[in-house]
Amino acid sequence: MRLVDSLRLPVTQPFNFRFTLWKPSHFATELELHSRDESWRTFRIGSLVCGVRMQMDGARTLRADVFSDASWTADASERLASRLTHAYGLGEDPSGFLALARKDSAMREPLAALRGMRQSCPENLFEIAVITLVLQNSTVQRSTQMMSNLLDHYGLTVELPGFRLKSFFTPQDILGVGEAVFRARDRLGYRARYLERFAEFFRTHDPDTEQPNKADLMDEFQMVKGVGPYTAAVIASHAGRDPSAIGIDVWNKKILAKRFLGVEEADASAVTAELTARFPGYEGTASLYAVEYVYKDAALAKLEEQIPMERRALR
DNA sequence: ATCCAGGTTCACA
DNA sequence: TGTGAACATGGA
Repeated sequence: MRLVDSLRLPVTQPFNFRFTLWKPSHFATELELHSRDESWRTFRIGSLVCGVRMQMDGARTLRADVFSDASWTADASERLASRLTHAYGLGEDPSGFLALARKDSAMREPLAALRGMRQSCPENLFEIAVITLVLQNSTVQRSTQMMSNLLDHYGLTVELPGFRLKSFFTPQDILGVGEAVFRARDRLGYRARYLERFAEFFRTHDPDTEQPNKADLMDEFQMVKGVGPYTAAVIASHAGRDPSAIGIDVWNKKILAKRFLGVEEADASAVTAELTARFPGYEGTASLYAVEYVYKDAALAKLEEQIPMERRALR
């Protein structure tokens, strides 16, 4: 892969590059690599694949250098620009959430530490659905293992200057693999039954252009086996960028109960009711800040450790 | 060993 | 509508 394109994307203020493109709480995949002021990530644009280096060019412009091969086109360039703008909410106005959050003392520290952070979803609809599938009822370690297996077996390897990343697979890439193989080879457990159903759904619904905030699409997607309320809410919140949507699970429920109710455990209904009372319309954004704040310092230390190695690799 | 993970399905009140 | 067991796997 060689440098084929360079995009300049405008961003509204305030914008936190580091905690928007890299989320401290997310489990690591080999799809991306981050240092203090740069992020690398692969994308599938239709059948094309590319690696993108992203960094700020001043406070108001995100620069994206694209590495791909001779098949890269002007159309792909436009689609990538649109994908990145949507993935990181570059054009969003954060003032609605900020007005509520500034008045809430429980939000003071997260807001200060993560100022300008936005929801991020570099994945398209199919990809984020796969991520939530491997998250279901499993430890982060096992999610990481399942994801790594899938990327190794069905994704591509992208050669970048001095290092390599993996790319996601497309729905077509896994059609016909079969439940038995997903179970035995990829260690998906009972999730093996569901993965191919996901691919079938997105064979007829373009995961790059369908709008997940359309209620009928999400209703239809929830008919797919393996897609329940949690998965649907994560997609609405992440890919759909609905600031009010929130997927409650056993993990964030504990974090939210502690920060907003001051208790170790609480029912999901009590947590969501509290969030709605305090951040109406922005429950998901409030949750995002609360969760990332818990992980920020420990994860940042790990990121710092990686920098010397990455710097060598990137030369 | 036994429990349980960043859930969902299915059966049965 | 609501509750509870079963579901694969692997680490604690």
